Amino acid sequence: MAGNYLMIPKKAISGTNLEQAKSHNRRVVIEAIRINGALSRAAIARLTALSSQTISNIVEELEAAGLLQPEATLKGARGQPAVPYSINPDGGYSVGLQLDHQMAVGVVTDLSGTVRARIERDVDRPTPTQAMPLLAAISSDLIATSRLNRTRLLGIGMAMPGPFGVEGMTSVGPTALPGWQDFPVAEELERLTGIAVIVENDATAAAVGERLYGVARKLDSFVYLFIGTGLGAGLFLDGHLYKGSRHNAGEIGHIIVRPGGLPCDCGKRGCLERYVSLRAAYDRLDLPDPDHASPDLLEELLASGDSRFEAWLAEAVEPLRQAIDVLEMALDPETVVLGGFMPLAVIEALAGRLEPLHLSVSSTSARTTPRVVVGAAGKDTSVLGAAALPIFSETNPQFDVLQKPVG
Amino acid sequence: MAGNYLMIPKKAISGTNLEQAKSHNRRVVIEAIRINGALSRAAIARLTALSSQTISNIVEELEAAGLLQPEATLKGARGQPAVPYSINPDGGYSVGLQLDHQMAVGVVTDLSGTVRARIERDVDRPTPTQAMPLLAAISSDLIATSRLNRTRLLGIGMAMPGPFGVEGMTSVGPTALPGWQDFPVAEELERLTGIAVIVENDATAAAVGERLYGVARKLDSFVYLFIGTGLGAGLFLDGHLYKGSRHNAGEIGHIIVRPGGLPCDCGKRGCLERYVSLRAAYDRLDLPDPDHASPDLLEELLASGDSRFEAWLAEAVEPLRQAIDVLEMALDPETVVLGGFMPLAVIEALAGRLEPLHLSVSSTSARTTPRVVVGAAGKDTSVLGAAALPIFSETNPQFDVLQKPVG
DNA sequence: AGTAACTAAATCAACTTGATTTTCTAAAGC
DNA sequence: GCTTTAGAAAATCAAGTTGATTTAGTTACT
Repeated sequence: MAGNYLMIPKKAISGTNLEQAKSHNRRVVIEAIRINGALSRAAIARLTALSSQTISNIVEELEAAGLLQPEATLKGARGQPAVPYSINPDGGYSVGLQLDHQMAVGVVTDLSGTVRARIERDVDRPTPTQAMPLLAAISSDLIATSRLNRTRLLGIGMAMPGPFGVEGMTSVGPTALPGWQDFPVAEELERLTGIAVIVENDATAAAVGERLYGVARKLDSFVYLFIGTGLGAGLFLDGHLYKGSRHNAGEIGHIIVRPGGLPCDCGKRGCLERYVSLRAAYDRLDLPDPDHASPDLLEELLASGDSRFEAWLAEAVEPLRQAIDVLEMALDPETVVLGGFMPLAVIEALAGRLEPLHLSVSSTSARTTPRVVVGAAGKDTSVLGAAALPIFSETNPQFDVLQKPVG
Repeated sequence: MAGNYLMIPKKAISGTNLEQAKSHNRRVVIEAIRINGALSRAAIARLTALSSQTISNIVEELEAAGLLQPEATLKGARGQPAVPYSINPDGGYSVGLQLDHQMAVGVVTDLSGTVRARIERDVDRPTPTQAMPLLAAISSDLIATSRLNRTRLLGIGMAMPGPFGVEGMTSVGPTALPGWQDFPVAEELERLTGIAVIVENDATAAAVGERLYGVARKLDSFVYLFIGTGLGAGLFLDGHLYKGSRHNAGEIGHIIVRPGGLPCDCGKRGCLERYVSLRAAYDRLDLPDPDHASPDLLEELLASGDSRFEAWLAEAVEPLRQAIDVLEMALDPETVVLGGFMPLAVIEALAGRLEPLHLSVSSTSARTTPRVVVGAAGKDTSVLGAAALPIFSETNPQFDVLQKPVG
């Protein structure tokens, strides 16, 4: 497995000790505040089932470390006034990178997800040799221009289209980035920048972004349906990011929704992303140069009521509905979040035509959340999600953190 | 949410402490032995990353509690001879119940999964009022006849067809059990028997069975595709059972594989279980009374080379292939396990015709496990899985155990 | 002699407990 | 209207508990 695309450590179920417990408890405190907003020590103690003394110690440490900051004392109630703590945005920074067919984008965000710097560069279906130095340059430029405290840099998160390492799928067709099969992106970028790198597909990154800062903040299980050049899903299940045994969970662009339908470069027929994706729209519009078309075009066509675009919309709705049906049935998420590179207006147009959704396990009157919502991050969802990756990885309470590293 | 079908506690991410850690570490020791077979203290220490002293203490406790038993000392190597420990089958017992359209089955198993007693009763699409006293009677008969140490009874696990609590799906159609919509099975059975009850759909139960004792013992992520009266999937992801936000994950019987295809009682057309399920086979064979047909019939027809049955087989393969494709794409599991009430010979006939499988993220040359395997438990997979549920819940290391119960 | 498994006692880190202090609101008394 | 007193909630202090780790052996084999 050496030189693999992404480092996938073989997980072993290992024991735990006080050290791991402390690390977990610190994450729990941060997560409680992230989800609920500013909280007093006493409130955190109630939420986390830890003793108030323990919370007091942890909050003190986190404040000293610059991760938490006190807010104005709350008066008006009985008893000693509570001092709420919120997350200090300047407690940490993260670099997010996004690479796709036509653009490389980089951002720096703080702990609150606010963008502190942004760089955009045009590319044209770049190979690793072309892209890696560019990505490294974007990173260092971002860090230099934003003049942040380097010791507070949590890492680099990078988003790019999947799937990873699948023969006959990673390198074939107009929705895939050619030449990246088995290229060790994370290792190479780490070598070039000297900073820890996390690589995920764009849908997974977007899901993390929505979970930290967007519409999925309070959700335990949701699916992010990412409509980009192709189409993929990011899976957040039971409070954990699910990436799959080979890091390719959610690559549903090539599920068959129309047996015997449109031929796909993967060799199958009727694949979902032949109907619902930027590429599908470009193809339907018979553009002269679909490889270099821009999503903005679709927004214009939508606004102008272009009949061919309307036809694509009408044809895309049922496959999309089917995709949502499959995801709801297979995963029973609280909600499906829609987003991607597809312009927000187009996504909203699609979402507006989805009803009536298919009958599924999501069809229950006891629902509290809508079955489908549109993501909050807009077309930058992928880079913002990428930047959220290191923050998520450093602050999210997860099973891994509670277990001793083995080996 | 009171009176809900299953108790679904609202999970809060809570803190941990030494007490939770100890509980987790004990589970880790048991799991290590379950997966790898008998292990010496030193070997467990290496596997779990815990100190040998900690393991020594835990093993001592578990032996005293009757959960572990020493094996013959291993000689022949250098150093002090190691004493391997294995799981004491008599360390605990579990009752498994299974209810479907035509049968109620109950078993008692020990910790090794061996069946110690078995009871079978005919039923005919039972309502809760009919079934609950019967299930309680089966339980008490099993406990009485097997004369096990009641203090070592871990609980009752029950498997039944899903989905649960979905209007227009739980109670409609020939593959659903009518009248169970919103009936609080677990609570009611607990009240009748005085024993803790865990209820899951049959696919989930089967998945747990295969994970504890079958072909999925060493797998971290797999999908159990359960072909019964209908069709469903049990999801074991990243070492955890994934049940979905409303307990209905894996209910893929009603995903659309043939748009505009055979009409289904759920209102959609072309649902998967109209093509791949016992009921689909019965329907294709034009049986006079499909509600009371037996899976055994299919086995006979297969053996005799019946042409109509062969036609069903041929027609079922592509939808099944598509279902596997969807599951592989969405979840990227290590393996898809096939099983259910469908006779083993028929499942093997289906499995044999699956190749070539669709191109998916599972198509990589770096695989160590086959893409599809047939489950080890045979047609009792559902009851055995049901019996495995309490054992799993008591001994599997999971995130929940490490967190303090909140509220 | 060398090596690996195991044991016992002491140590340590982090959470818990219960008492105490702080700081406020609400209500009563004058 | 002002003062006093009771009550409540938040936060802290200090001692106690728990369970993993460390250290220093001992045992039983090649």
